[in-house]
Amino acid sequence: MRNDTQGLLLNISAVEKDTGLSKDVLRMWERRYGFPRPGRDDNGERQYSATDVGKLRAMKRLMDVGLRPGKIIGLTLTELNAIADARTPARPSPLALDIEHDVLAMLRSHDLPGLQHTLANQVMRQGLQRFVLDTITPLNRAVGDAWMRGDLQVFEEHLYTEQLQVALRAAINASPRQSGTPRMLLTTLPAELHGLGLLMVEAMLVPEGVHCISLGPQTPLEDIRRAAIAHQVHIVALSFSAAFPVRQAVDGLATLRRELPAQMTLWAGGELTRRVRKTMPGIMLIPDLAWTVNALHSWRTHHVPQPV
Amino acid sequence: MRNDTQGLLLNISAVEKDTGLSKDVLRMWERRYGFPRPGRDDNGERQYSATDVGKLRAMKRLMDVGLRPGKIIGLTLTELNAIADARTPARPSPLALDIEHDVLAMLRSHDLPGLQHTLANQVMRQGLQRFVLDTITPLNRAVGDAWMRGDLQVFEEHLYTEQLQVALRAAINASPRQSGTPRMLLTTLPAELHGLGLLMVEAMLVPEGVHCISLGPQTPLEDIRRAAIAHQVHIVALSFSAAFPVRQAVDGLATLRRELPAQMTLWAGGELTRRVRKTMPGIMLIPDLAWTVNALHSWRTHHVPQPV
DNA sequence: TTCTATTGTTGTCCTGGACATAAAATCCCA
DNA sequence: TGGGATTTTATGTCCAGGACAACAATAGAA
Repeated sequence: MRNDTQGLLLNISAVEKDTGLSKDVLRMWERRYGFPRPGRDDNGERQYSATDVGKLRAMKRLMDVGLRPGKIIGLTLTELNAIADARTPARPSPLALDIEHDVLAMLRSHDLPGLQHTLANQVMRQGLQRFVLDTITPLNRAVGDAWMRGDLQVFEEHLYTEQLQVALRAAINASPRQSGTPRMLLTTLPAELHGLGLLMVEAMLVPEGVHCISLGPQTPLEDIRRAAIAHQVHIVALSFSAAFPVRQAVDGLATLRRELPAQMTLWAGGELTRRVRKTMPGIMLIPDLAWTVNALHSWRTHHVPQPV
Repeated sequence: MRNDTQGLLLNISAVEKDTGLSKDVLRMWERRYGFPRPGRDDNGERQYSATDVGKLRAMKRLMDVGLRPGKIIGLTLTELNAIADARTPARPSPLALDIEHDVLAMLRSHDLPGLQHTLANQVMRQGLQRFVLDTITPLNRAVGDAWMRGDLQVFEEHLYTEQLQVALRAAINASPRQSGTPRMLLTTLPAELHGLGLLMVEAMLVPEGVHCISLGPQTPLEDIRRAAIAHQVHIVALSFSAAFPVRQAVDGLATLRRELPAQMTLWAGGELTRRVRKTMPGIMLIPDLAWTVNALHSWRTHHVPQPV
């Protein structure tokens, strides 16, 4: 623990900052589920134990990947950790572990130049695609876990994301000019803030010679349609984080599919797509980054290059 | 405006994120002062206009430098801005304006490497002390103003602070090894989070040959005493941001003065010290960074170097 | 003048209710 | 039996208004 929360009791404001769960949610859970049930000080105000806060962090982390509070609030911290572990079967390589350790240390000491240097080096060493699959993916998990253990503050996690985006963008721009086929439009729907996934997809595809046109996150549906037509893209790819409401995603995709020219392929990727049951005609779900390359190969074999 | 809040109405959550004023405070002000008085949607929930949010941001900014809400809530946005302007009489130089412009642009585009580069260059060009006085001070204000206008998000402001600390730390470490006199202990009291002021003081003094020992922010009183004695420092310097409660600062300083050996000098600096009326025996108030150097010279003339 | 007690300000927390919206379960139709 | 629409359940956010602690300002005492 870096936070000096050892035997200490936290008030509701501190718990809100620490866990990211709003005061309203904390009180609501107490009312509805009976957990957490903090003690009260002389003044009748809630005093949360470090133990409870630890469990709250673990719950938050699982909820961020789609689990619902009612399902997990009865479990012990050990059980929660077991669920989290079960969701990430692959053990990272020893090399990745080294990097993880270094990166976490640099985040804790706010050594941003060191962090940039490490990330840039690692891209060089592994190449962009392997970097995304073998380094970033476990690293993201490690950073999330560190937060859960109280080893990183919210802001430090934010710093990490930011630096990672910088590194990826630099590496993507360093790639030889992308003017190949297919042309692909990359973005997210409005309300989806998570731009990192977008960059990761781009990093996977640019080395394959794909001509990526990224609009950044939060593009209104109508603008996506217009941009797709203006750029004459072959594929429109949308990214969805786990937190995005399934219903909104499905509706948005269906609308977009209806409004896009039929010959344009529509891809949907990101954590959220693992939770989608329905098969949606004309929409390709890509729940795993590693599959993007397969999906691309498949697209290429089915689309004979057109003479310009 | 970068935020797409033009004709839009914001709900209370969005205003909280945007202004940094908690929902409770927003409701309380409405109850007590009658401002803001947002409209209601079909569901009876508050809907704030962009105009009101602008005034709220301006108020928040003034409160962060010590004004009280009751005094300013009746003023118009123009009057609030006039007060803010009046507090910073010096106009920055044309050079500083250029840098401001560049830095803001880079913050908006999240160009961290560019930002680091610019800051590092500027340190080289001006030297550490002038950098602190002529660049950082107006830059801090420019960043704060940009936030107030809605041109920067909270997170981008945070990013700025972080990068600035990185740049300062690098420049300080690059200075020739500090082993001179006086030896000075630098820190802040617990509950004071603001570490930037500390670094700025250090940056002012290291080029003067002061041997700075920084404990970072938030050191418990007893630890300050112990560290001061262990390192046999000549001066203990504490930094206080404007937001720090005056009473706590005064009490903390008095206690520390009592517990420190009499021959040790105690300095208190930072925005807060401008609001302190009381003269405190044995404690030197330094409300302006530029005065640190004077204070140092004065200390040196009054303390004949001791043979070791 | 400086210290201390009092008074006014201001923010945070509390309870408990209402309700919108997402997810899950159910139903219905081909 | 699968897909789509509809109902039910789960969950989060908002609201009102009260209480009170912490802080600042002011008045009074030494």
